[in-house]
Amino acid sequence: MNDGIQRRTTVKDVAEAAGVGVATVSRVLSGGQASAQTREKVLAAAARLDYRPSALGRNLRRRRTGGIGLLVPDVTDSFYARLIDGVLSCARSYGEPVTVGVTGDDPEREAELIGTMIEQSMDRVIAVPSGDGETWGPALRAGLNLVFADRRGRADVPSVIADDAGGLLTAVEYLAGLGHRKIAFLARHGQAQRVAAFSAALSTVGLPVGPDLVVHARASRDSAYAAAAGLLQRHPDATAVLAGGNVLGEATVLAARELDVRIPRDVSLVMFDDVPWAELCSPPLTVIAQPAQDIGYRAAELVFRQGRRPPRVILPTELVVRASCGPRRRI
Amino acid sequence: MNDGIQRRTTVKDVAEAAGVGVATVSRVLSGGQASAQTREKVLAAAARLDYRPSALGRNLRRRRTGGIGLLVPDVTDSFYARLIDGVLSCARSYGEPVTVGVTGDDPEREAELIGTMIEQSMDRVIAVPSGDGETWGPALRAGLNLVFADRRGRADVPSVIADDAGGLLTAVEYLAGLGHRKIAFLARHGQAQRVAAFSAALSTVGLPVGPDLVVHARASRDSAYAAAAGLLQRHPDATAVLAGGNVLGEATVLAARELDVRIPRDVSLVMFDDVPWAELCSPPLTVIAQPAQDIGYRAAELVFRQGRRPPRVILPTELVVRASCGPRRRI
DNA sequence: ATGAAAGCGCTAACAC
DNA sequence: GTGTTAGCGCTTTCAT
Repeated sequence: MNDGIQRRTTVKDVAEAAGVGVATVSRVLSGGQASAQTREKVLAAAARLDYRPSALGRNLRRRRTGGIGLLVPDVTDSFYARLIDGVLSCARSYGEPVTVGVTGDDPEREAELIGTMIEQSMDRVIAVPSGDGETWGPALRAGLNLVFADRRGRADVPSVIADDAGGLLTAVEYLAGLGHRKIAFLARHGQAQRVAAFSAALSTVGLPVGPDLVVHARASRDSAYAAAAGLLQRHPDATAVLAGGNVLGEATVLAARELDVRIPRDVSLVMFDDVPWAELCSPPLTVIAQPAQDIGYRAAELVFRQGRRPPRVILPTELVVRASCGPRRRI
Repeated sequence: MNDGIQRRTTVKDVAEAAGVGVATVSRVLSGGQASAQTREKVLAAAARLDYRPSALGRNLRRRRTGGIGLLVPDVTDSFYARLIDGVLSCARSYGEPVTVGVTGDDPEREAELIGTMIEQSMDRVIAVPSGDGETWGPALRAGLNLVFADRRGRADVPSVIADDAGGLLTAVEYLAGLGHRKIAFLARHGQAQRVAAFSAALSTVGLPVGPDLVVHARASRDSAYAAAAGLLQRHPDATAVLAGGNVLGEATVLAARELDVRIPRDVSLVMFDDVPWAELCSPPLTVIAQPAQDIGYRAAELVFRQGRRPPRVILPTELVVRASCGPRRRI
């Protein structure tokens, strides 16, 4: 009696249709041992019934989902969008689904999402971590296969990052070569590593390291704008600013216009991350390009790899000079 | 004997620890009937053991995953990124995970992803459809709850879209008011609906409808650039171009620069979709703003809704005038 | 109000 | 080589 409710075709159905046992169906479909003849029958029956094995059943049995969880601060940020694209692209070749969550750079929200991943029995997770080491304790204890991307996070978790220190140094050298001596860094919260690299770069080129030249912002566009405006107003002596990400760069350009600060006449600007609009911007922005897509791809490769994995993969960055930097202005 | 392998805490463990049956644990945890005293015991035991119910077990039993599948052409495109953000934001309030897939606007790839969703028993799917009606046949037959976003797709599937016809009309009227009579439309493949709206708008303002003024591009940036350059070269008499999306707009600006076509002196440009960089662009771009985030959010609301749903939700667009349009140039 | 038991669809032992 | 069977962790009748 057909009660109208769709019943899913199962192994059992295929087994009956093919006149074999369920185990045989399972074997054939997962490429196990079987006689050519049996294989034929099973495949035919499966095709005839339009059989789709249920990932639910398989995963429960195997006590894990093949898929991967991906946690990023903000999908709207071009950098993370490209990173996601890289992960998706790699995951595709494994035929595995990826579940993405937005942390908003909030450790609490991140912890919440980690909980969800665990509930889902996701055993592979890639994350741009916002929380400190302890946020990730439960995840590690749950035994999931974790890889960090874009940020170092904790030392016991493999990570794929851009060589921001290298990029920073190149940029600072470039700026110093232009005569700048007061270079400000507009950083996102959680970019401690990058701030440290900035200070190091300053030292390397023999510039004084002033922590007051580092301004922090939260992940949102609003916060970025406020920080950029604050930086431009409170540090009129800074002749160059380094924006720690494309959202921060965008905010800096906007704030500069609003405050009638000319780029590059009044202040030079170098932005982290090359985005399509950097070239369209007026003036075209000099940037430290990062292989966002590749970071995602490599992270995915790592998370799929079973055996020993390198503790850290560092991908090169590149200074792309356009028109947002000029010689130090007269003061 | 501890063999080092993490065994997941299950209902059974909690039941034993609390001295009750598994059914009771399940009831308490899903807010069913239970005496205050029993509830107390169960909750305490669950907390003590740090119990996380397995979504796998629950889903298999319920024969569905609560989560939602999301299919978009390109996560890298700011419009879709914002749409995703909207979906994620709504899904978060339901505590449900969302799995995203990239179709690249390729029906074949889309069909493949639909297959994956079915295997995962995903019963809720939101998609920006690229395939024709038949691509979605299997999904519908599998009984999943489908909502289209940004594109109409087939009539039997509810959709959330922007009022692009309205936006297009406003834009065409604006351009016509500026004296333009040859307006070109740079469309993405699959934007048939939008092309039709464009023709309709032309008629409304009394301009001749020439199909030769419509140029198509694929989803990629390269294809967009080629199409934009082609348009600019092959139609030197077109004094205004309407770009059907932000990637196309970006390509148009780039191509125009390359070909030394000045905006807005030589050609006026209106771009579909407002993006952060539109304002930073030189010149700042006049755009038809679309509530991308909201489209995603509303689509998610719809897909979560159980009862009767509206067949179509149309969200308003808005013409944001900046500086990329000018009066028709002398010819 | 609570417990026992029957599966959801699948795979992996284990028999034959 | 192939079938039988026992669960994976959960919810949900059905008794009690």
